Amino acid sequence: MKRITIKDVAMAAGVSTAAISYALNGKESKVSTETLERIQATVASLNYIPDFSARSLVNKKSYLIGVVIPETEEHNSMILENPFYSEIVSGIESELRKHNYHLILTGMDKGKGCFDLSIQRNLDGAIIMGVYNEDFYEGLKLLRIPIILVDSYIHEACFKTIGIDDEFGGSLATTHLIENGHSHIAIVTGKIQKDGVVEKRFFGYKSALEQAGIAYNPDYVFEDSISYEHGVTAGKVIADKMSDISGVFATADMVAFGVVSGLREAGKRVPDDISVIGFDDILMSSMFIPQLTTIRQDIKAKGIKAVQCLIQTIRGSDPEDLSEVVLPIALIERQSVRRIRA
Amino acid sequence: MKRITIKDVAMAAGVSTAAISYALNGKESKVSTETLERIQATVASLNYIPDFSARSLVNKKSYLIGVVIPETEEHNSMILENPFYSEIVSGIESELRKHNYHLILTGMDKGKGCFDLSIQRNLDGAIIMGVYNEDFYEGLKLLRIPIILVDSYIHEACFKTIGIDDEFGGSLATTHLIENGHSHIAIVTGKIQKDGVVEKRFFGYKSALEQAGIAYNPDYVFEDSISYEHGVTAGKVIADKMSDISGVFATADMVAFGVVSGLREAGKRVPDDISVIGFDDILMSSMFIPQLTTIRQDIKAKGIKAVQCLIQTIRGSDPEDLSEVVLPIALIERQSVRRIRA
DNA sequence: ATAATGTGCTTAAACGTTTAACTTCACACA
DNA sequence: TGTGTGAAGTTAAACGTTTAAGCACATTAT
Repeated sequence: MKRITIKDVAMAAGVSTAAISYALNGKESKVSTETLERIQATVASLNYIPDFSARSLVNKKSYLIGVVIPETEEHNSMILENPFYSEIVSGIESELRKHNYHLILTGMDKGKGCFDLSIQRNLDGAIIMGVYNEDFYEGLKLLRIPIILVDSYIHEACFKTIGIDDEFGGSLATTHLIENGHSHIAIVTGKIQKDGVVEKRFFGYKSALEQAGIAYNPDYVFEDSISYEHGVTAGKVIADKMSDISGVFATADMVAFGVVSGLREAGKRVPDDISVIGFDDILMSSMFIPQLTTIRQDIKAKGIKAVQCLIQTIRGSDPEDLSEVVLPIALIERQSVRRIRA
Repeated sequence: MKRITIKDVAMAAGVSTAAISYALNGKESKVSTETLERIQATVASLNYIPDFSARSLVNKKSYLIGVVIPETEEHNSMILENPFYSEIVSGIESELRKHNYHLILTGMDKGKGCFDLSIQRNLDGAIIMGVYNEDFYEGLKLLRIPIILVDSYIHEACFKTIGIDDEFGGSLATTHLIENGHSHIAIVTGKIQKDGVVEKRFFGYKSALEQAGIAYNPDYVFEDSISYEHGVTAGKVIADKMSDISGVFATADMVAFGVVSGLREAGKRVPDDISVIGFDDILMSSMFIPQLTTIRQDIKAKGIKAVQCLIQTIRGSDPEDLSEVVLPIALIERQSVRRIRA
């Protein structure tokens, strides 16, 4: 069961391997129509499929893209447990396949595994999600391959970024609560770290409050991790000891689910007793009960767009030098927010 | 910015490339302790990382595993929208990384894309989820690489399979409903196709009914796709025109979510008016409201186990020739099933 | 008639590894 | 003394491609 190589095809078609290679790689001008057809027929009949390793070795293109997802500490190394990432990877995969690239998926263990991967496999590019420390980005630079940063506020010439206006989103969510009569509004959120999306959403929350003339109250911020569990904990606390709070802004839908559950466990109903608004609009949000009012971003589109940018950069065709793509967002009103008399 | 090759290391360490290769690949016996150390130091200082393409070309091992997920027709080519697959891929990724393999993820467009992939990249093995037609499995055989079938009832010597006892699960779920006083039990399910897990779960449903002396009623089976939407549709129909039904077995949690929502839209409460039991216990099931009673399988473990089997096969160390692994399942009682007087 | 140009190929080197086969040297053994 | 053995390397071929350079021939231009 030996592999069928270009040599076999050459032999069978009665030409040199070079002719085969030219015929197969768009250099048809180097080959007569007649031989081209013969070659194509032979390729088909032998079912010849080129070896990408060999090809990659000589022309330095692997047609391999690295996709890096952060490993959350809470779920040790279960990178796709966050539905947000599943959805975006889904978009990435479909678009990559459409362009004949293959995708190597890896979690980011806080080692240099990701750099090794890039060099070992001669990645043509990478899509990086999440926020890391400075060393990491320095490492990325050394790779010297096209890189797309998803949801990052690191702006350096060598990276393209793709994201949304998180601050605007945060303010949109908060304002929606305010417009529905709420003035005591908690924010339940993951770690607020510099240059992270969560920080921006938090800024949006504060600015919306300020705009409405509502004083910012640090007691109303529940900062821990972006997780269902944190939402539950916060929800219980809010229900049990913070009776003035009537609205909650959760900076991710997963957290919002937790808040709703925590609230309910402590006897409060959503939206009857307390309103909750989320962020992201993951698939599950419209299936949840109550259906979640949230800030929608098109997660799938984000993945697709990331791939398109990346491939553009790889191809060197950088028509509109967009180094920073900002996708639109929208408020989606569903069932978890209720209007109250102010 | 040229790549650092084994030649550079050889030069710097003052030995031949062969020595480097031996030193780095466990053939230390071919090299003196002294030179070994020198080589290691040089490798470290130059930060040399081998090129897997070149390596793969000569020794025919790519350290690349293909992971194939079916594309559902409903969500065109969004392979990870099904949380079940996300979870299993998560397990696969972490275990693969632990063993220094890389993972190429691809959706199964009903072409031969998957075979091409295997040959192009010289995959060392593949993990295949889902059920396909006969041609597909014939194609797989021709690949002649170790293959693990996840959730498949195709038993051929050349494939290993890993799954659960779906029929038992189906009967477990149905019996739980029966034991809680239900006798008019609907089943909401995806396409019941030969050798698919869904078919087995359906068999389990029927046999549990039979065991309890309850007549099987074809009107009670809602067969369409494994999707939230199908669940919603079925839920509405059940609420609106099938008032004798008091319990529903959904053959996947996603479907169960839909049933609960559809029921609710039509004014029925779960579990107050109607009980619902799911299957799989995806992460979301314990977050859903009401928390879903379901048949639990350890999805993450399934992915991990699949990798372990695969790597065993690749290594040729097949201690216990387990060609068929069946993982345990369990009934998880939560909030979506209520006891009624029979 | 000669030169220039173009077409349709082939030859062979190169990409970065691994590994079988070979060399060299030191040492032990008879 | 010569022979055998083992240790510690080196040499070079091979893996399957791509591609620059070369070649033979036909056609056109001068």
